[in-house]
Amino acid sequence: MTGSQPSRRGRLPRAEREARRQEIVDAARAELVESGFDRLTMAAVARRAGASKETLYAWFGSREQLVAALIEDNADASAERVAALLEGAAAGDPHEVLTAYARGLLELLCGESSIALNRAAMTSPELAATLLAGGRHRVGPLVEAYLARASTAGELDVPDPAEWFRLLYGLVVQDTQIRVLLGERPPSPRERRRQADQAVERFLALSAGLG
Amino acid sequence: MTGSQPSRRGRLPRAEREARRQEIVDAARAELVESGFDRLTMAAVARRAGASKETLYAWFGSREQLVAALIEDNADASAERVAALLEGAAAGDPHEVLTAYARGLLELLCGESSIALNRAAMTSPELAATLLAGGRHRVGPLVEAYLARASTAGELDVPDPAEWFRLLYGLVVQDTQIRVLLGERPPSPRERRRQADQAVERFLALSAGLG
DNA sequence: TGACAACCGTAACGGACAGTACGCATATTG
DNA sequence: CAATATGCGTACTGTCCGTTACGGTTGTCA
Repeated sequence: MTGSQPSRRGRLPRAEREARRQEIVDAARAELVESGFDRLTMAAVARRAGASKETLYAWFGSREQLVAALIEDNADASAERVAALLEGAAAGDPHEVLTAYARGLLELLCGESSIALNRAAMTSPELAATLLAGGRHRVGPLVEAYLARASTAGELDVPDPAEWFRLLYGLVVQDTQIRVLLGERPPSPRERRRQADQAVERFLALSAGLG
Repeated sequence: MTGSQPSRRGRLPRAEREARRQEIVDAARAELVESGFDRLTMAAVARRAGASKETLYAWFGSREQLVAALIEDNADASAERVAALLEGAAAGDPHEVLTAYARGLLELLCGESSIALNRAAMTSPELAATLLAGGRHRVGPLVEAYLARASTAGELDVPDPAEWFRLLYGLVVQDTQIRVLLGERPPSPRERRRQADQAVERFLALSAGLG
């Protein structure tokens, strides 16, 4: 899969460097998913990526920084998806927008990459800070801003966007995240959709029924 | 603190063996909280407990089994508290019972022991299984049974106890657990109480308002 | 085309630490 | 008071792995 038409030796053409970097990141992510952070070895990543350890250190600095790069890579992807959803559909029906967000959140948290990266982050304060900065602390405000907008537009009634974002999170995720982090099988896609949809129903019911 | 009036050498009196074991477990927990699982060394535990590494291996078998013993120790304590609360106060007002449970849950999850043990469990399938067996899979049914009892007694209206337990969990915990596991400062006791109480209000509102 | 730079493969260095072995000290047991 | 079973302290062994170093190769760039 990882394109190797040229013989991967010698200096890299400028145009390929970006793609090469992504190949290495992907290899590292695959190793992390398979082995977990504490069993992740630089040798295994190098072998899988068809790279040398020296290149890994030249590009990423250290084992921990390599994993930090993985985290940022993942965070960028998911934050952009959320931003596109919430900003693009600013005029959409909150019920639909929130449902789409809730489904995506549950999807994300049940993905093997998120699981592996969250586990890894818990073993190192630096990685944890990186994950929070790229995840929760970046996506949270987007959702809060959306809730605030929908609220002033009269489509919703949430007095405190920050608090209601946390409520939404709890309704959607429940104990799913901690359970999958502890190794339980994630709910099926069907189950996930049901869980997300029901969470939004409850969220809107609470929003409507109680100041 | 760790009682050392006798000079801790030679064969142990039978009566002291139990207490000695607890001392070692406590020392291990303290080390785990300070250093985390991957930096937890048997030498450090031995030093802190005033024991020898050989004794650690004789009593617990391996590093991983030592941590498993910690997990079981913690799980026993918390499961007994929940059982006492729910069985003892079977006739109490559900509002009060659930509030007490919710406060205790949040308290537990924010405690440094729980945080350290949950982090540790995520690095090893065996430890994770131990934690789930002693925690979630032991306490969950207790709460579900309580909800079922309260429901048949007409004090509550929860058609599916298992699902409503998960809902309660989500309302109480929200994103608190994942954030403290990632190193954020836990909410203050005041904040925790407010969060727990509000969760119960919402739980009861949903229970009353929606089949 | 001729430096030069970056990359791969392999090997070597060094530290950390789980687990084991051993000698001495102390309590139990008879 | 022997004889024995533990338990402490220390030193040792083996292994794993992050990190660095080196030689050979292939592409870029002037």
